This record gives sequence, C-alpha cells and structure tokens, in this order.
Amino acid sequence: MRVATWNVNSVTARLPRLIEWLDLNEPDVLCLQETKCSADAFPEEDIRKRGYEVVAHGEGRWNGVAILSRLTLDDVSLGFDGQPGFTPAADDGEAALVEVPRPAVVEARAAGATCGPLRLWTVYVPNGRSPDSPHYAYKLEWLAALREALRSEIAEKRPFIVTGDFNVAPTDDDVWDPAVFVDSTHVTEAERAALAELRDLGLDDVYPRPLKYDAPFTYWDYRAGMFPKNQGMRIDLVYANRVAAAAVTDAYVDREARKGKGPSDHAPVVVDLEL
DNA sequence: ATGGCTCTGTCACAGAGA
Repeated sequence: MRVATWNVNSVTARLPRLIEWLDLNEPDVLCLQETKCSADAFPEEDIRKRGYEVVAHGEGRWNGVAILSRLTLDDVSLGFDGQPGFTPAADDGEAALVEVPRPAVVEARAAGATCGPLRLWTVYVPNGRSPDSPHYAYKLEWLAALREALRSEIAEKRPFIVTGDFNVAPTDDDVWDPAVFVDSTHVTEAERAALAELRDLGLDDVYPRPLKYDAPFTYWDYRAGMFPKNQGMRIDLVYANRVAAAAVTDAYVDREARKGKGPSDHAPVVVDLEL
C-alpha cells in the first residue's frame, strides 16, 4: 500500500502537475493540503476517472485539505472534535465606535478517513506567522487539541497515520541553516514540544530518504533559488503508530515533483507499507 | 541543471505563506 502527502499550494493551480504525479506514482492514498478551494469547487473529475474517491474539506481562498483514495473510504471526519478556531484581525479600514465581537472561525485544516486497512488523518497545521502573533498561540492550541482528538485512535491495534504539513521542523537538522531561523516560528521549543507530546501517544516519525543531498527536506521557498541550493526544511511529516510503522517498507521525498514549470513549493512524501 | 516567488480574489494590489 502506497500512502503519500503533498502540500500542493492550490489544487486548481496544481491540477496538471497533480494528475501527472498520480499517473506516475499511483498512490493508493494521497493526502493534500492547501487546496485553497471549497469542496464544491474541488476539481475532482480527472481524479475520479483514475479510480480515486475524493474527500474534500475546503473554504475557498485559504487552507483546505483533501484525501484521495482508491481503496474503500469510510468513516470520514471533516475537522476534529475540539478543533480550535481562529479569530481574524479586525478591519482597520473602519474605525469602529463600538467593539463588535468577532467569531472564531474553525478552518478547513484536518480530515480523517479509514482507507482500506488504515485509519488516517491529514492536517494542515496553522503557520504561526511569528512567535508574538496570536496565530502562534493558535498554532500551539491547535496542536494540543489535535493530540487529544487523536489519542484513542492512535492507541488502537489498527494501523494509524497522521500526516500532512505540520509547519514545524522537528529538529535543527530539519532546516538548512538553524542560524537563519532564530526568533522564527517552525523551530521554537514550544512547537517542537507540541510535536513531541503528540508522538508520545505512540507515534513514530517515518523518516524519509531524501533521494539527493543528506537531509529529506520537503519545502523550499520559491524565492532566491532556494530549491537548487537545497535551502529547505522538513515540515511535511508522516507520524505512524507502532503497527503502521512496523509495516513501512520504504519512505522518500519525491523532489522530482518540486522541479520544472509550475511546481508547488512543497514536495510529496511517499510511504510504502506492507499491511 | 533543479534557478532567483506564487497563490487567490479582484481587476492594481493586498495578504498569506514559512
């Protein structure tokens, strides 16, 4: 069984590359993040033609996740129990005489499904923006709530994976130059501790082969030739419970998908399992 | 060569991404 995760940075902008990638790699399950389109607008025709069921969870301009599966797809969850919302900043364009409470929005950042023998969640963890931003507090709250929501499923005997764009580099080896990231999100102790507490429920970090260079980076900024210089980060992760981790036969970052015309800024992580 | 940002919504930029 082949499971993959890919932050596509817009599924509509990436559709030709996505279809090409499906045909070349034939995953049984592909998790997508940053689809940036509503469930209604999800371009699923060419995907379904290739034998995949599609679960799309989206809201339009931002965020959005999806699960494509050519195995049976059951017990779908859009979002998780207790998933925190984010309160968008007030519009400074209008000086309000009366403070109007703004509701927190539960964003399209998580979806779960049972795909054949595997229970699987895909996540797009909030970015955090900067350590002094409300978005950073939201990120930590979100990761803590995710841990509680997944606790019981991780402990089951059934193979379990949570995968996606975690927006955290687990160690300094997971960024191209730790000095560049001082005082930035993605590398703070609190973010790394939140990931460690998630793993402590019984998850192994399925560490992929990089295919080239030493570190299996999964993201490279579009700017300044950072991909050719391999100035990347490993932030797209596959966390597997013991049963699933024991079944892994191979894992790698498909950096070919980051090359050429019109790529995402993330590369897919591919995991093969013998379940 | 794998290359110097790109996406959406709206229509000249703003905001987000990490």
